[in-house]
Amino acid sequence: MAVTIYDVAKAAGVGIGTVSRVINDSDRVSPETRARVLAAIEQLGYKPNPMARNLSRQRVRSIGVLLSFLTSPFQVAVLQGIEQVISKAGYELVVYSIESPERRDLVLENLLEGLRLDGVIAVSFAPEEHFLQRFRRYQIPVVVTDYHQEGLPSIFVDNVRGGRMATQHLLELGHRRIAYIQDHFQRPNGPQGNWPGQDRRLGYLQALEAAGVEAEPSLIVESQGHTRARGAAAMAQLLERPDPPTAVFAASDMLALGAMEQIHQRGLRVPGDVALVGFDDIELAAFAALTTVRQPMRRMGRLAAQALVQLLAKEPLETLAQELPLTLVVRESCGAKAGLQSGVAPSESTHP
Amino acid sequence: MAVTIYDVAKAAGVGIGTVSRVINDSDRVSPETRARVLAAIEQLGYKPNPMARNLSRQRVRSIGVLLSFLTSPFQVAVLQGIEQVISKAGYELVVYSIESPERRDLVLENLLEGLRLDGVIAVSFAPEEHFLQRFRRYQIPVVVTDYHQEGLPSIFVDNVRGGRMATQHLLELGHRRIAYIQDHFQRPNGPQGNWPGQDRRLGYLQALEAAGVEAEPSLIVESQGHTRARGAAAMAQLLERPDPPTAVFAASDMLALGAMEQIHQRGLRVPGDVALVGFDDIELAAFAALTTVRQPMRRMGRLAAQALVQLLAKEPLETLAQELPLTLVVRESCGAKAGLQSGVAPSESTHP
DNA sequence: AGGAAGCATGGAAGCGCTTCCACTAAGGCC
DNA sequence: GGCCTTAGTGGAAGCGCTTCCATGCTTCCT
Repeated sequence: MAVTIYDVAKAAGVGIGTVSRVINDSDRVSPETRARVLAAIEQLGYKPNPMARNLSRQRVRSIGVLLSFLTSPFQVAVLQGIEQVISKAGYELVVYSIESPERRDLVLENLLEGLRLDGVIAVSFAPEEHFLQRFRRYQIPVVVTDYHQEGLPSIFVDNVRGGRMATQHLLELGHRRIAYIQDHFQRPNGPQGNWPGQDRRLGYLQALEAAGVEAEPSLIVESQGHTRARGAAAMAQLLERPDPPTAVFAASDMLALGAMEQIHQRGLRVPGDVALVGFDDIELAAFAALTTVRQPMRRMGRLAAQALVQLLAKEPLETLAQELPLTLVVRESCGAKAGLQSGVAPSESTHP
Repeated sequence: MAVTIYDVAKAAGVGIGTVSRVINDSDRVSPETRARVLAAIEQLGYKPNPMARNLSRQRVRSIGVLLSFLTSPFQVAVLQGIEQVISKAGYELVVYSIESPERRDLVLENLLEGLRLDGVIAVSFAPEEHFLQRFRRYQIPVVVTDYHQEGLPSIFVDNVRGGRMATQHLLELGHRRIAYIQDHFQRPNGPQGNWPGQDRRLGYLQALEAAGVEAEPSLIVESQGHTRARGAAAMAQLLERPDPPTAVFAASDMLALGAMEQIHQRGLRVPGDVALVGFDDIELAAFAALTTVRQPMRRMGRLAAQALVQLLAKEPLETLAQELPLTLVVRESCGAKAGLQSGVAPSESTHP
């Protein structure tokens, strides 16, 4: 039915080994033979069967990305960056969407069983040590984004610093009662390490301390996941206090936008009644005139993919850990700019 | 190194054929033998090698989704729906992101050459006939979403009706000068058929005619792609006219949001100066209080995936074409609701 | 009782490639 | 001139599975 390597070999009057050498453009084939084989390939319209190649080589030329797709524009942006590089490097991109932390281990398990991947990129988390060990045993490189894990190639930002930047900015604007809306860590039984939200909180606390403002624990609200609804709920909780905060720093833009919605819903104004700073700089942030700490999301994805491609080519990495810069993007929601007191306002139409 | 079917056969004291029958839980294995084999599998920790299975079966258990990922929240929502079903059915999801229409054919070409896919879902376009023929020859089913193509399993909405709904709504609110911001079709040389934006335009024209309002061609503005920047540019063009429209219907929410931004930027108000209706009901729409025509995006993805899974199981489809309902979601941007005159306003925190 | 039919099973063949080893011929060296 | 390299090549073996055919044993008819 389909043209095989044998057909090509016969047509070119050579052995299959030679054909194989030509299509893998390896060494040691004389120019004349190569030309003959290429002609036969062309003429027959031969395409090597990838499944057979995979079985023979024990590799599949596809890489997997693990993320919780459904929730966060941040992750989608990272994915875009990954895609750009991966497809150019000739790999397939297999997406594993993980809705719940319980499913995470299931997916990793399947993935290890299946062995259908050459490499893995984990977004916003690091697999647990026993998984990493198994990946290592199978020689499947793992790269982590938005998470810093010692000993693992990771692309990340300094979330502590980011938290400080946001909080400092609000402090400089005169705020003293600053709340923090934090995400809840996704893994119930795992190590309660430094996930981004936790680090941002640390930065928040550091900034308060540096300014001589005593942190009030009850001004830190946890919300499960980065959705608008969660942000709104957290904000509601804060606004129902007898002494609501005058400013809020949220662990992500989605949470901040939910908070903004809630503030408006109660007839209050941003930044007039409550100043707001988010994190990420997703596209919506510009639209909503949200002041935020920008992460280079796409770049994160690109760098992660590049690192993985390098590892797959057996090239060593210059640095295991790559830290990317953060930028405070001042828009209207924090009140730093004179003028507009409403939530929506003119905003850049370019989005780097 | 790894445990193979031979090891299991030896351990269980049976032939490899029997082991194969057990793991594919096919018929005709006696309960005792099956138990013995399962015990051996368990004990050795045997996992069938997917690459070998693929080669032998000539299938790969993965399906591809073609979309232009980078641009549209609509497509990401559809993808989410697809993912839900696909992963449950035990397939891998391979994402092909297509930035430009030129790359589309390239990707299809590679995909056909590679034969590494069992099925394909195309989002917001249909492959050209010659591609479809080749897919048919290789027995790779193709399902299309957000696009209606005769003879192809398609999940879609009635975009003409959607365009009518949006325009009628604005007409009922008293508007007579209603502009339409349309997307530009993505394929330069292909058939300039009825892509969604074109159908919505048709509905727009029908509604105008039904209301006895003469359509003004110059009030239809084309913009390349569904981005905020494009929407803003189109809106700028409309606002610079001596006789700007009092209402705008945009072919997507992203275009509408860009338009909204532009309106605000010029110190004008929504809906006071310009009423706005979008299309899709992406998450941002609720946030921005944008009146819009809701498409069941996730459901679209789910149904497409279900259809594909059915086809892969050789089950016939009840219907080739599935039309999903549209809903007009009235928020503040059209001016139908009293109260708020600003762009941002309270909005639902649930998003179906 | 004898034959037909059905069930459970073993294992060879085959999927289409890569890889490695063996082989030839040609050149280089002393 | 004889021996050692080395470049170029052919093709068997092997990757780990599915599938199909052959085989032996039951069971069930007539």
